[in-house]
Amino acid sequence: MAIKTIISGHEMSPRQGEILDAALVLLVSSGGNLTMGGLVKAANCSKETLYNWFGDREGLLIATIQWQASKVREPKIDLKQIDIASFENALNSFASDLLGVLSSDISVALNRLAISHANSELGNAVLENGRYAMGRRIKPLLRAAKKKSLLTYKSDEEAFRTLFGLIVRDVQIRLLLGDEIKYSKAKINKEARLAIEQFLTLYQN
Amino acid sequence: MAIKTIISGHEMSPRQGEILDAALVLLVSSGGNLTMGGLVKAANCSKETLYNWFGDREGLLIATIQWQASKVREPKIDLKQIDIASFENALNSFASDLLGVLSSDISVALNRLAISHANSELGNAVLENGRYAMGRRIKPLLRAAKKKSLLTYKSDEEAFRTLFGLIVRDVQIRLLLGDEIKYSKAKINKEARLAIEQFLTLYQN
DNA sequence: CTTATGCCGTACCGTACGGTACGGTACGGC
DNA sequence: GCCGTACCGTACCGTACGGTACGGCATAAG
Repeated sequence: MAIKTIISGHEMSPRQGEILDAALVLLVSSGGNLTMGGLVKAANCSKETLYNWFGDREGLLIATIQWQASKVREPKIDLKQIDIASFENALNSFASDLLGVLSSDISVALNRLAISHANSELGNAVLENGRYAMGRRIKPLLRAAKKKSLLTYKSDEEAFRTLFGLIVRDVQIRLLLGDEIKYSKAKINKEARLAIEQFLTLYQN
Repeated sequence: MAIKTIISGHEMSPRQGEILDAALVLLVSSGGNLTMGGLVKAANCSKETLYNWFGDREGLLIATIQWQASKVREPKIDLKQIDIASFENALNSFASDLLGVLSSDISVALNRLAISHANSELGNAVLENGRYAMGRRIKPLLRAAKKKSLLTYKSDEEAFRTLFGLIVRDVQIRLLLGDEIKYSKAKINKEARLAIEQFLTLYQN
């Protein structure tokens, strides 16, 4: 690992990106058991390169997590002129995005990986790029809505965690444990809408 | 594995229970990496015995999951004469119990284990004794409340999943990923009460 | 006393995998 | 042409671990 850990996904060379993409594919197809030898074959690279670039296996896995995180776009909303309609819209988008990501093969594989190496830095990396990033991203929206008196709540954190619970429910843990659920776009949108409706019932002014 | 898988935790001999308890302790203390050799040392037994009784490693792990599940008591409530107070009380107990269990070392260790072996039967075993058992246990309560017009909802499943989301929120995934949260009895009760209050706001008649 | 059974302890085997070493090749700078 | 750098491919090493074999001891049945 060492210093490389700090490097964000954006600073990867094209070839490094290729390798990390191969790692993601392999991680999904192998059911989470990525081996260095397997990646060498899948990415047509040498072990020497792998170890030169990423230090060791854990460094590679962390780079893979950050690489994946660097791909998700953060949609920007104008917080200054927000009204009830655009606010609800933004919440619905957020909920759909979140459910879409959490139910994706890649997210499931990366979360499984991090969870099964709980002592290492992998868990932290996933938390930082997942749950915490979500909070940082959505709290300004909540605060803006509160300022406009669209919402009433005591603490950002509590409101966000309620929103999170209403959106995610049992979906993530079931998927992680191997429950076979099909999550179509339509189903995601339906669940997202229900979650936001309930959230607004609880917190709307 | 084979047939042993079906045996529930109750049919274990005292010595077998000792070994499974040792497996639980080892699972927690080793951070989820239970090895057969390690268990032999920890439980003062022989590998031969382990393999005779449990078939292979997976059989042992499934037996361990079922053994743990067999320990949790299921409190009984009289569904016939339920009123708003006793219903809210039952929900609060359920929520506290659930948070208490999910935040325990053993639950975290077993869920990590099952998640990191998603292709095997372990995930199923944890789902069956965890999330699904919860549903089976709480739905009669919800139905009874609905019958007494204490609650309004369309589907048992939807109502339960909302309840689940409000109670669990981000607690389980954060713990699984290694987030260091201290969950005291007081904090658990506080979060449980909030969840039930919100649930009743959404579904109470 | 004798035999069978159940279990402990240890030694052992095979393999998968992380990590290292090194020869070979392509390419850019000088 | 010559060297350095970057990378591929392969062979190799060490070890951890799942699983097997077997000898030894204790207890119970006959």
